[in-house]
Amino acid sequence: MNLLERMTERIDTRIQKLTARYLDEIFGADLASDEISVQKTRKEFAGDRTVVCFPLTRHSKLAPEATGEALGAAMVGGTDWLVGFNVVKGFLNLEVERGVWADWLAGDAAKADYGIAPAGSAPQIMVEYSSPNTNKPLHLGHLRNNFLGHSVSRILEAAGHDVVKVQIINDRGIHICKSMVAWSVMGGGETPQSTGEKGDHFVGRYYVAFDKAFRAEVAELVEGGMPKEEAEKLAPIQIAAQDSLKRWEAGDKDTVALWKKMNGWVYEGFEQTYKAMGVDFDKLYYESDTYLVGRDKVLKGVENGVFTRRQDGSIWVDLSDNGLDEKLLLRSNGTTVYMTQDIGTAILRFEDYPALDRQVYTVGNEQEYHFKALFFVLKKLGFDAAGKNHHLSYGMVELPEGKMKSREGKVVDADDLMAEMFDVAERIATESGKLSELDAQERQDVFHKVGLGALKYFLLKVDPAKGMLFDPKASIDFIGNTAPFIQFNYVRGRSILRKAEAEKLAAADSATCAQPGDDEMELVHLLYTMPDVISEAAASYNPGLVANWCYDLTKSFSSYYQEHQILGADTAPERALRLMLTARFTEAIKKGFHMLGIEMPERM
RNA sequence: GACUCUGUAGCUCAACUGGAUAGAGCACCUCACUACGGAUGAGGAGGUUGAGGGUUCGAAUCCUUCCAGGGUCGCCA
Repeated sequence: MNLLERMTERIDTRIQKLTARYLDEIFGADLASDEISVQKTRKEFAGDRTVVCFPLTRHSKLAPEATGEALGAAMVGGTDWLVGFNVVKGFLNLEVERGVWADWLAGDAAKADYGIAPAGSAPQIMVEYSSPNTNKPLHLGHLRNNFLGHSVSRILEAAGHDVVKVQIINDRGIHICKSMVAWSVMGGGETPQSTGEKGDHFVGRYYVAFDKAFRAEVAELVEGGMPKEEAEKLAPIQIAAQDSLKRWEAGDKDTVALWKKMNGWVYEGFEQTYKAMGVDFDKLYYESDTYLVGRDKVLKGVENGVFTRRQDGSIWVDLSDNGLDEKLLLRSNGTTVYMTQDIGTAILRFEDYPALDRQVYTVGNEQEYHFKALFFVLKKLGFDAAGKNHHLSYGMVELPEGKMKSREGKVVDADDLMAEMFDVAERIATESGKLSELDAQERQDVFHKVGLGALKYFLLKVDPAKGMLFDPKASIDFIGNTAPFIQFNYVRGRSILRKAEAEKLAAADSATCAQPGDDEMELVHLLYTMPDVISEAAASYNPGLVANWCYDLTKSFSSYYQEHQILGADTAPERALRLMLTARFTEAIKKGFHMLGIEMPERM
């Protein structure tokens, strides 16, 4: 192995290759090196990396222990960088020479882009998230959605993908018409400016007002002897909303003007919320622009015989070959449904971005069936070569009182929750008294990073596939497995590094620093796994893997920090090593948090 | 009813995708330290991984049957 290889090739890869080579030399087994399972040695055993021998016995024709012994002896004998081995059951534990780790710490691991794949080294991916309706403010469910989509985008970027962040804004339909009707009838000309309300909350208030009026009317009709179902159809305000939608579709000038005005208020409000959340988008799609495209494609599909038109004029797709049933694509009255606009949006996107390799939809798991159907329909239309579309499905955020439903009013508002987080951060930070040298603006910045970080981390550390419980009173903590704990350790590390720099004590290179000892190795191993964590998180669209890795790494650093003086090390080489570890830790954790969309404060 | 996801410590979550004695945090108990930033560290207690059966060197993970919960099931989005 030449020096260049030694510097750049991952240690696990080297071990795999070496195992494959000796497997061939000793047992005559021809095995691809990536078929060999190498993992971190558990801390109760001696060694650094472990080769699992059970699967190799098929080739060696020996017991797992004997296989491990033979391979271990050959591998250690055949290299200068493996210095020892032991076999426990069928696990071959290999000890890597500490100098190799020291080289790695000062070399590969020290590069600014360590763990990060070069931009554009992987195909272009579009990630959709947020995608709100424009009739009410964002709530807790949107927070999980936005944080998830944004973080997955960052992770995919780190894995080398060119990522396009988008959302589809559901700006038309009966929901916004309801707010419009309520405002026309009851608004008396007031505006967000006149009431000082945030635009999305303002419009949301009229949506609630509509619902209240609607219920009252239905109750009155039922009182008069009408069946409930009929009453819900005939309530005057409901009819007004339907009329409003019809006029909108017909392009009625006044209706469209009102629609634009009210959506504009909502967008101003959303803008603020997105800014507070720290998420952004590269391109926005509006349902009002895409639903007609979808209708066109559906009608063309009928011409091409992909879809069928029924007697009543409605259009359907038959997905029974795919294990689903028939789905409606266009109503008998010619109006579009949810599916129709999604077809249009998807096709538009592939046209807008010809190089697009994949689309990821961040949408709750209650829509799994919908996306399954959508992807099959796109396939029928020729827009889904295997795996071009992926539904990043996530579980509901539940409240202690039960599942939250916006209609029942049991919602945790996104703006309120974030504001509350900032307040808690402010209270705790003020108690600690570490921010006295910062000015007011800088302090606000810290509260924001810590409060928002705590919230994001709480929502992101859980596997997206799982539903999660959110207790507003008890959920968010600043100690334990939380963002503030991780940020706090970052700040401690940075503080030391600043001091070291001031005293010109920064770690130089592997030649001037001590080799890592047993106490350092856990931290080294965790740092070493970063690239694997990123690629796994990217492959499974799971920020939770990054979050938990950040926590493990931090816990290890925190423990090390407690037991060892870094600046006060006994010898200069020892201090250089500790400083180097501290530097690697702060760099790694900052990158990890960047992937979660969480910023690091320098003080807190 | 059909399909689908989920079920791990009192609570909230992990477990490198089939690997070694299932790990953390919170809460509870004990301890450490002028502390390079205490939003700390070390330890204890807490488990039949919903239940049964199967597959194999090896199962929380795969198959199967139950049980419990969430979600979805043609003109809502």
